[in-house]
Amino acid sequence: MGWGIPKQGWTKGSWTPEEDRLLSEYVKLHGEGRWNSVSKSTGLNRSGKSCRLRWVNYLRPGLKKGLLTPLEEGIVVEMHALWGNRWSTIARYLPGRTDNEIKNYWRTHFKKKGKSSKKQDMEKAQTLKQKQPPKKQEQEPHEDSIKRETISNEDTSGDQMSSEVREKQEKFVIQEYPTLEDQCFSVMSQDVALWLDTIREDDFCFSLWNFDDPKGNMGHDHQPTVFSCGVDSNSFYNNGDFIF
DNA sequence: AAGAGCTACAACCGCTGCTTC
DNA sequence: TGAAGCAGCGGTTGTAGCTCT
Repeated sequence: MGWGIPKQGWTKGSWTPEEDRLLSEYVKLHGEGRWNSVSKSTGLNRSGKSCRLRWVNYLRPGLKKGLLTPLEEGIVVEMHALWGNRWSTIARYLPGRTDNEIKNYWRTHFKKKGKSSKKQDMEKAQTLKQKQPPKKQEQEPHEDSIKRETISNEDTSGDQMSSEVREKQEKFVIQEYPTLEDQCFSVMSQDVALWLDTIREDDFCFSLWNFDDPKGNMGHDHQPTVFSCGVDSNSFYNNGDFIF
């Protein structure tokens, strides 16, 4: 299969700083893509596949390093409940994070959650709450909580929501948030910490939004079609515009 | 102090879908 | 139209560093 001539003796294992430099220079000159040309152009003894992976997961500018923030974690949890193990799709909602990183994070942090004590989860949720600034929604019960309540009563024990539940959500979204702006704000302004608290108690039965399309349609090739969004430390942004 | 166990992360592998010829 | 190559994805493995006993 592809990725260049199946040459014996491709270098494997950890990348050296020199290899990183060569790859970075190649991408600067030629842009991303044509990964199989890297070895020819630079003399790097790495397969195109390996080069792509190294660039995407480690060298690409704008990548964030370190642990996911609580808000990012919240996004990951919700997106995973929505998309399942489609890590690349989930990664699109977290600028600066890679699918590999999210996948690893999920495995090490969430897979083990089943083993962790409830007390630890409660403590964490409490910590998160303290970090959150007060939100509009807390002043009066918002429809979001009603929606969450409604949907959490549904049988969503699997990783994926049933079509019936999704349909209910779609109707709710369209009814309560007639404009895209409203829909965006409604999604982004949920108190993630409170929500995390809730979902942990529900043993990962989540209520979810489809970020791609308020009408529930998947974008072409599952790409976000309406807006892209993400978290950065303690803020949300939408298409690069700060929301709150 | 040292070995065992655990965690986090980087990297590899195999598969699939798309594009090109 | 089918074969070959390319690009990307998700699962899995290897390993360095940290913690625990």
